[in-house]
Amino acid sequence: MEKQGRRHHIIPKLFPHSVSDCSFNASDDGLVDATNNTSSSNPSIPIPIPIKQLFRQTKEIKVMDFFSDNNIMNDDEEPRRQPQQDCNNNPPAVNTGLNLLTLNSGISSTSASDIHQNSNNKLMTSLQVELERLHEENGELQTMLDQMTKSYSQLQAQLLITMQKQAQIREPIKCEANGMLARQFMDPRPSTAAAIDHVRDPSVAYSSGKTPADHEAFSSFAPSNLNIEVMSMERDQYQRRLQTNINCAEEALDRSSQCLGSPNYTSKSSDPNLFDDDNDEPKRSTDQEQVPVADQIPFRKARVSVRARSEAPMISDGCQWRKYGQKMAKGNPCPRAYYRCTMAIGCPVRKQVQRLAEDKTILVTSYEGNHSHPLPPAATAMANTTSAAAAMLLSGSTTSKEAHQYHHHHLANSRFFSNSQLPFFASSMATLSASAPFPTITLDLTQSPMQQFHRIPPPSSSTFPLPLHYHQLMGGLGHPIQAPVYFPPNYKAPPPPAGVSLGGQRNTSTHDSGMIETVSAAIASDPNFTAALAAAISTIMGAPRPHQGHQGGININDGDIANNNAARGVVASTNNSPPSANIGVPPGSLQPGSPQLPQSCTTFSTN
DNA sequence: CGACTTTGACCTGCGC
DNA sequence: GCGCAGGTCAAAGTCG
Repeated sequence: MEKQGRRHHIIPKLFPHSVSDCSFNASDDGLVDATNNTSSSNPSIPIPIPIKQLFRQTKEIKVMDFFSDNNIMNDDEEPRRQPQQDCNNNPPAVNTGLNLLTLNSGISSTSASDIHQNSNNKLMTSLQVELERLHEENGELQTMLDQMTKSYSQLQAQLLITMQKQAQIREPIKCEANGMLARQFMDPRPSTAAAIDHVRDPSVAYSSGKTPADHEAFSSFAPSNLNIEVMSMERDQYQRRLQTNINCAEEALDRSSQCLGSPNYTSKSSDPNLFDDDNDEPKRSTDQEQVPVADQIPFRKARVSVRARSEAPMISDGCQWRKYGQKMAKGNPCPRAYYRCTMAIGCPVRKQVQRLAEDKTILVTSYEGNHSHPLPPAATAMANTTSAAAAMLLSGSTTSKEAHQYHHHHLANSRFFSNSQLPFFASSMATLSASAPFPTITLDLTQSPMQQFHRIPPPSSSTFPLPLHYHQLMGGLGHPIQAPVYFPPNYKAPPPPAGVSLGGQRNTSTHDSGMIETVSAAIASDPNFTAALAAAISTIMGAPRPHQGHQGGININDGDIANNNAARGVVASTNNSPPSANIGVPPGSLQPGSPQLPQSCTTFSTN
């Protein structure tokens, strides 16, 4: 029921002009228009009716809900019935080509009528059979979708457990080397709960009986507590928390498998030992309760660094920043700029922006600190993505060799990745820097898809694939950027959710169809994805753009990324969208009004 | 006039 | 202790 409601509302909202902005001012309600036309005193305008019906049918195909019991009747019968009424009312004006009644109009004998009635009965019977068949098919599809969602959530939890256990195994070595480990990254929830929230992944909660609406509500709540801090902790404390995380992950996995389909189930209520009843905060373990809270607070800051190609001096990440300093860094002719978050008084979040000495088109932005205020959606998308980066860092990997083995051993052993050479979502690379003064994870958004998929990890760093949330980050970076929604060569785009299709490379090979279907279901069922998509498209479709001061954030406006990706066909674009802000604007030029759009701007093809 | 940027001075941590 | 580099402060300048 939730899916039905969302599907029917999203498309008109996302494409408000696709139907109604016709030259003849047809409204969204094609039925009313048709009725008005039939009763119109001017029968000399026969064209609008078929055209509008065509539009209406096209729209209804886009938003067709395979899981609705009512839509089959409503959507299928109404368009067919209406033309007959039109034909009867205005036979001279409307030529639908389906003048069924007039065919028999000259036959008045009883036998002819019986024959006609029999044929109608047969038609009705066949239609009913067909409807029943469609009902069954829809039910099967819904069951498949549920199973895929369940499998996705379970596998995600399994993957997390595996990664964390691996991290726990490797941790003694790494802690001796580094003495600390980054703990949390830009998690959109309170920092004290961030680690456990990696376990309490929305998808896990989803599978644990929460509805997508609950999930979205959870996601929308998240920004108010966004944290953009990478925290580190001493070895023992880290391991203590890590063990808690693993326990929670196992709990979540158990619940997801046991409680799936129980709409009343909540993880909070089922396990009072894990979370406080009031604030959903994770309860400290007995061991942790003996540790003063202050001691659990991280000790040294770490950073999330984002590399992206941009001619602009700063990327837009949804926040407002004020520059408070600039220094010439050693070994780099480009100055390093220091920014402070000004969205709230006293917000401790800071960031550094600097260009690479080797490639001045690459902008490196490093974030540090926790936001103490609500954030716009774009920043939330960023937070979700870096939270995923945090999970990867949390999983720990010290050498490229380990990372390589990790990918090819653990991931390959999971069912989810069993058919893939590398995780399909390896759309970017995250690099852990061991030499930096702070534990830093770098999200490199400058690599092309092919480079990324065939890239050999550098010997001095650890590389990670980024999960799906990464694509939200790309939307959050700035408006004109074309989000590099990369897909591997053997990736087949999923069925478009709610009338939206993903452009990209497609391969007719069915070798990985099972994995692809699973992935497709996961993508389509991911409310984060849906929310980001909706926000992006609604932004493109004419949402007002907030005016920013002359300082503000400046978008990545990189023609290279956009053009390259467009040429490869792996980055989707909105065919129906108005010209995006970067069209006709030379790379590097600033666009007033475009900075710091509150929505992510990942664009997709609506072919 | 407020918000923001610029820029030199100052502070701090770290290695030698 | 000294020097270096990173980071921050704050006064002056700029902009809308």
